[in-house]
Amino acid sequence: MKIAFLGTPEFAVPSLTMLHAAGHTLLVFTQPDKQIGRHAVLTAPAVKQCAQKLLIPVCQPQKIRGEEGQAALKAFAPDLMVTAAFGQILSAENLAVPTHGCINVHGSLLPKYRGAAPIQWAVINGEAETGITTMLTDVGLDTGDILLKRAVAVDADETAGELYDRMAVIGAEVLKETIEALEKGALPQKPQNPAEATTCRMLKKEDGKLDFSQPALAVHNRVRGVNPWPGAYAFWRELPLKIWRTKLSDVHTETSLSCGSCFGDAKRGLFVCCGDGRALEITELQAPGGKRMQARSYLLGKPMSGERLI
RNA sequence: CGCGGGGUGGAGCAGUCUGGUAGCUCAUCGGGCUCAUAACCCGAAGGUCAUGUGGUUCAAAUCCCAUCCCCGCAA
Repeated sequence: MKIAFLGTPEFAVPSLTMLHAAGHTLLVFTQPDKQIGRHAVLTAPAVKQCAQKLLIPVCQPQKIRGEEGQAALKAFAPDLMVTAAFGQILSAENLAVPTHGCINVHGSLLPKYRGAAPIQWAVINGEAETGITTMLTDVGLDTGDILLKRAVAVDADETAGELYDRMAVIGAEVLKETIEALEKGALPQKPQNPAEATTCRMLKKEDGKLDFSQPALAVHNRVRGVNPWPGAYAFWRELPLKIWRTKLSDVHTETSLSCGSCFGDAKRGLFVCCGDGRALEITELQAPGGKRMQARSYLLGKPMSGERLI
């Protein structure tokens, strides 16, 4: 089939690779290159880099809804449109172009976690299970009819980044099944139940700020959910301390240590008191100006016992 | 040329402002003690203090200059 593929970050890469391997004729639409990193180097999105390797033509209109985007789409005249974490809303005109409509690969079990960063929010909320849903895109935000779903178990210590990478691959598999079913004309289609719908927003830098008045489990889930981006942090001696990894401990602190108080040493590890009186072990951190490292190593040079994280 | 922090034995840090013998915690090696331990005690080895055969100085990890590398913020 002639497929217009709209995607931007890593999440979309396995899907694109799969479509290419399946022999479809492709045209890739992705976001414009952006200035990334410390010295603002213009960097191509992951999907563009992948497409170039596979020698698939790439189109980067500022706005797919704009004249340029719509014209490019029409000129290609695709049978089908596929989106995976594209990052732009499609217009009704866009959606009218492909003869078989538009399939979206979404990183949650819809209608839950509609919107941006569904994988991260699922981890932050401590979900034991999330999944991939393919749906028929309509003009709403992830509101279209559900095609296929596959549940994915979330490991209790898994980070959003790890889960994201796994789900990108699973997303490609579900997309493959969806398209195969479509080609056979055997694609189930079920409207979403709006009553069960939840919507999540994009993550912001501040979402990484830890609140030790929350239960240890909630803090742990937050740390996992914002790893690798925006990254969890707390303030120590007025400076931000990044917290990469934590581990739930059985240590309870009946003593009147306040939330955020640290104890432990390089032998035992670094523990911080949380709202439910349980201690959370910080296993991997990053000091200002430094690289990420084992918390135990850091304690060799900077004992933190008795100090407070805010 | 966006703003800022940093590079000190194998690891993590102090020392730099106020130049004057290279320090701490751990790891390593040797010895001791203990029924035993992530224990404890004694001792040892290990560093051109990122680079420049740069500048200033009687004297530079420390002050000045240049270069390289790492990191945070902002985008």
